[in-house]
Amino acid sequence: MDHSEDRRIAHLDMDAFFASVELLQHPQLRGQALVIGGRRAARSSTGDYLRLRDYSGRGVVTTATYEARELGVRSGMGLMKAAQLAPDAILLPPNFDAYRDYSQRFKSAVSTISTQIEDLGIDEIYIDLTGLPEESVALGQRIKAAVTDATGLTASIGISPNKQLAKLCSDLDKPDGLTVLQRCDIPSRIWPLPVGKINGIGPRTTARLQQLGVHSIGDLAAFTPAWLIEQFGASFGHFLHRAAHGIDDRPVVTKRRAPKSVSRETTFERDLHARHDRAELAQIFTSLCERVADDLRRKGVRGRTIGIKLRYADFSTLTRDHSIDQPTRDPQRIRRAAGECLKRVPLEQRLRLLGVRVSGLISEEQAAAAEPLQLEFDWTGCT
DNA sequence: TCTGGGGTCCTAGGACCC
DNA sequence: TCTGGGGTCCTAGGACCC
Repeated sequence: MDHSEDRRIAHLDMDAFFASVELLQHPQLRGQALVIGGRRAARSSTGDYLRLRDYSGRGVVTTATYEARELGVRSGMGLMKAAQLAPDAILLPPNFDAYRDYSQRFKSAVSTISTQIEDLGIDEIYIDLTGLPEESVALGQRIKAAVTDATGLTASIGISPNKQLAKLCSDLDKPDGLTVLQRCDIPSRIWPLPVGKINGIGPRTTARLQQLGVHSIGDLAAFTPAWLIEQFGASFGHFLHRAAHGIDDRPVVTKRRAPKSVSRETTFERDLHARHDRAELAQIFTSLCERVADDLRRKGVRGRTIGIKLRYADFSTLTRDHSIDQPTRDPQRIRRAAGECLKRVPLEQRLRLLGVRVSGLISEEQAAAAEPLQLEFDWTGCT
C-alpha cells in the first residue's frame, strides 16, 4: 500500500468568511440576514444600510450569513433573485482589502502550529500535520483556538489521510466544526454524500452522473474503473474512481506557484453595441488593458500571449488569443494585440462582458536574462 | 427577476519540424 | 509512389474552483 496514505492532512475553511469579517466591523448587524455582493458602495441615500430589495443591477451573491442561507440565499446567485428570497437582508459591497488582512492573520496564526500550509485562496488552506505528535482532535482544537484568538472568527476543520477526504469532512460540521475521519469511516460518512460534494465534480458532471443513475458518492464507488474510464475518459474516469474511494496522493504544496495568467474583465451595467456604444466600449477596452498591464508590473511578470473574452447578450462566450514575439507588460502593446483579437470576432450582437488576459508569463528576471540574446540577432548593423 | 471576477487544468485539432 | 511517427507550439473551448 502507498505509504503516502499514512499522512494526516487538515483542511481549514473559514466560516462565511467575507460576511463574518463584515460583522466584526458592523457588530450591530449580528443576527440579521446579511449578504455580501454587488459592486457599488451599497449605502442608501439616508445613510441606512441598503436592503436587498432596494438593489438593482447585475451583481451576484459573494457570501451570505447563515441567517440569509436559511432563506435560500446561496453564493453565486443573482442579487435580484436573492432579493426575492430575502428582501429585508442587508447588502454590503465586498471589501477585499479587509478580507486580505484577515486572511493573512488567520494563516499566520496557523503557521505558529505548522508551517506546512498550502494556500487555497483567501479563506481556505490545507495543513500537513504528518509527524506532529499530538492527537488529531486536540491538534484541531488548538488550531481553531489560534485562529479565533487572532481574528475573532471561527473556522471549520477536517482532518483525514489526504486532501480530498479532508476537504470533504471539513464541510460535515459547519460552522465552527471539527471532524476527524479515518479510512474506515468512508462507507458510513462519505458514501451517503451527493457526488457534487467531491472537489472536481461540478454541475455538469453531476448532471451526467445523475443520468447514469449515480447520485451518491457510494453509487459512484460501486462502478469499476473500466466503466468510469469508458464513460469519462482515462484521466477523469480514473480520478472519479479514486475520489469515490477516498484515494488521493497529491502532496500539500507549500511553495507559492508562479502565476500562469493575469486577466481583467467587466460586465456592463447594460448591454453595449460595438457600433452604437463604440466610444464607451473603446474606453473600457483600453482601461482593461491598462489594468492588466498594471497587474503584470506589480507581480513582476511579462507575457507573450494576449487574449480577449467576449460575452454576448445571450450569455454565449468566446475567446481569442494572439501571441507576440516578445513578452510584454506595456499597456499599448497589449492593447494593440488585443485589438488584433477583436478583429476576428463577430460584433453584431450586443455585448454584456469584455475581458483582457495575458498568459505565457515569464518573470521580469527571466525577461531580463533573455534580453541580451536579442542583440545577437539584431541585423540592423549588418548593411 | 436570468447568471461576477479571477484563476487553473484539460482536451483537441492543426501547423510545423525532424 | 505515397506514406511514417513524435514532439512542440498555438488556438479555442469547456469544466471547475474560490
